[in-house]
Amino acid sequence: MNISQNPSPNFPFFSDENFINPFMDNFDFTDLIFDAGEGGNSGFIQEETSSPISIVSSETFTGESGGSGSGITTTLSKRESSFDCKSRGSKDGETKETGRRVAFRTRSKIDVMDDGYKWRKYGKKSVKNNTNKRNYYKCSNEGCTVKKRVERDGEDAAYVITTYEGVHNHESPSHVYYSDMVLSHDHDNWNQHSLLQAIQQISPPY
DNA sequence: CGACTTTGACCTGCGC
DNA sequence: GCGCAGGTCAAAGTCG
Repeated sequence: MNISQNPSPNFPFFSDENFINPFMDNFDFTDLIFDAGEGGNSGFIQEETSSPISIVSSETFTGESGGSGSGITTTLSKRESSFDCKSRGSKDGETKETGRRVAFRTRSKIDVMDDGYKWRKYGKKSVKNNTNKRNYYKCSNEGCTVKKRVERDGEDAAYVITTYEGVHNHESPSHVYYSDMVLSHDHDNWNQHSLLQAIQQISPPY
């Protein structure tokens, strides 16, 4: 059940061709909710909006290679705007920004996508307006404080909302491999490519 | 035996 | 100030 326990953490659809077809059948990179965080524009998608987070539909995004602000901006629901909340629960009352925050919604039968990093689950919580539980993960790499939240969309359980918070301070085991794949395979499915780009925004290449 | 998940309790911020 | 909701902790259980 737990993909993050995969001894060879990787995106299934990039790590093993045997996984590509079955997984893609279940996968639809639908919305990217992007927050550049304190570092400002990271060059991926940045739009002028009252909210620091934007949702850009993959249709527009993929059509505008490099998306320069002409994407569809959606007003976030109250629930989604909570992504911008500062970290709570700091024992010393310290308010801390953990850095970049990237959230995206995918249509997937798989709850937790293996993104190439090793995650350790530290919490599970039922949230308001969502009958499904929200799962909390931390990057299990020593010294890495990146967190991930995974929940089923309360309005459409076919969608999974994944939120990454922070920047990995280490290399993804799959990073090099993925780069090779992008160069050597002319993927028609830009959704996959877009997702990886999004994730790599919080995992700068080494 | 170590790494991981589960789950209830606890903490904190926010709105009323 | 109080209650609610979200986020985190940590002990116990599970698994390989």
